[in-house]
Amino acid sequence: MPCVSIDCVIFGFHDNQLKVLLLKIEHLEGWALPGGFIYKDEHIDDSARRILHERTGLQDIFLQQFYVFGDAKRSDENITKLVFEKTEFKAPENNWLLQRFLTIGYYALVNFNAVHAAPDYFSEACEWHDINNLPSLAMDHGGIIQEALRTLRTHLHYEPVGYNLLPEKFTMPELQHLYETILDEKLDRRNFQRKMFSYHILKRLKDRRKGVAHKAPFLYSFDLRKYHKALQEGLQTAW
Amino acid sequence: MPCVSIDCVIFGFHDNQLKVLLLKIEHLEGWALPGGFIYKDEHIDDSARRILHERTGLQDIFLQQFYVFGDAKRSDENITKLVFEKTEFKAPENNWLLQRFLTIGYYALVNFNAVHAAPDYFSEACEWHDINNLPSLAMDHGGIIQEALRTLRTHLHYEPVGYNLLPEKFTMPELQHLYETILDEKLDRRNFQRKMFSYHILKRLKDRRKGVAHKAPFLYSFDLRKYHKALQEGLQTAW
DNA sequence: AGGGTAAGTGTTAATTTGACGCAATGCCAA
DNA sequence: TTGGCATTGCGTCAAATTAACACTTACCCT
Repeated sequence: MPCVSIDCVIFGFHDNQLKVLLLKIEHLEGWALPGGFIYKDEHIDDSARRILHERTGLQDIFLQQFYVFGDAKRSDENITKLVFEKTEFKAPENNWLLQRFLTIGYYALVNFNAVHAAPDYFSEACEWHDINNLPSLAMDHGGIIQEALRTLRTHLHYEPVGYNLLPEKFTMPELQHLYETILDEKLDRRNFQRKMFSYHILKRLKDRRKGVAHKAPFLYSFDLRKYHKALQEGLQTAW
Repeated sequence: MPCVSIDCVIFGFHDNQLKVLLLKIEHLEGWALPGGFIYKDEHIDDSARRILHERTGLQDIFLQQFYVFGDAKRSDENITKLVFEKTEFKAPENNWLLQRFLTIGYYALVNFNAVHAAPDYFSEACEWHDINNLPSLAMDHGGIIQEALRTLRTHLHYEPVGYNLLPEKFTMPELQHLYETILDEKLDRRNFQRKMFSYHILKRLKDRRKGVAHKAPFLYSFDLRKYHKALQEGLQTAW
């Protein structure tokens, strides 16, 4: 489907830092978000899932639409031209489509270690970048990332989505560091734990994280069944 | 811009009921949301504002993008055909565009009494309908309305956007009824008032609502300056 | 004028949140 | 091998917020 694209802000967590997966487009300045187009018979959520799978090799990832970027001047003609040259899409005679592009923003939360980053057809590199140390970005992709981060922060206040960024087993301090990084603020260790427990979505495992300095912390994993149940009943405090 | 439309869920409040403005499309079954297309050099928010202005005569309304509906099968071919027949847009030879349409959902909060409902080019009627008593709706417009309502409810928990639905002057019980209608739950009169006051966005006026049965309630209006200031600093309770 | 009803204001208990203490654990260095 | 030290697990208490409810005042209606 022409004139509309999908861009994915793929968040990962590594070395206590929040990362975003970016592509380096050939012959052009700046990095770009993984993106793509909507196939003819595809639900847009499936398009986003497909793009995500192509770049990361992952399936069944947490993925959420968050905003449509529709400034008339947001497109970069060079990039648009490149896209039309390299794909099956054909610009009509009136070159309507060259002039502007909407993009639907999705954000995804992935397990950093499980990702196999792969460049796409237009790009020469596909790499993680620290959210606090982003390279120069093409078009409005910097703004899209900021908006995704803002959305993620908000969602984190209502739904404990953060663990999607962690491996299956993790410790409470690791989970807390993740939250602190996303929210960019220090949290009290004990109150954090109490709050997390109150959701009843964590399973404490029998084993602990070993080989680490100091007292060995418990390992946890998520109780997905309880998580979905809790979400349905609503976590957020109502009026 | 073809292949993408904008649909507006315009909420109004009247007779203690939440209303939605709907259009009756000529020669077709069911009612539809006011919608339209994006002009060439127009920011999509401006497109939504334009559509809203055309249907209601209003300007400077509270308006918010909330979701993109992108199911591959959501379009109704009859309606799409009608649109192409009646507008300047031309379907390309491959009739790509006849096959599916994305729509960007916006919701708007308007002062019911200020609206002058006007049908558009395709429709024979433009009327308010009770949210709890909707007529048969075209395509997925029923789902769009439900999603808009869900979004409105969520937003109401964070930002006191409700007053956008009321006239400039209103009483506390009126405001409370509005909230009760949107959230579909009973609220305690005294706690509601305290909470509202705590936002410091209301100005109590000197006069009261007169001619009404029982004790005359105070009139209030919004202190827009303080409202925007409060929003910037964030109303929601952080972690 | 008095009854009925809704509005304005205040009080109190329950719950949630924020700030912090202390003992237990497990490296590491002496 | 043992004591120091940083970190984890668990708990406490006060402050703030929320929920539940009582009482007085005002205005229409009969």
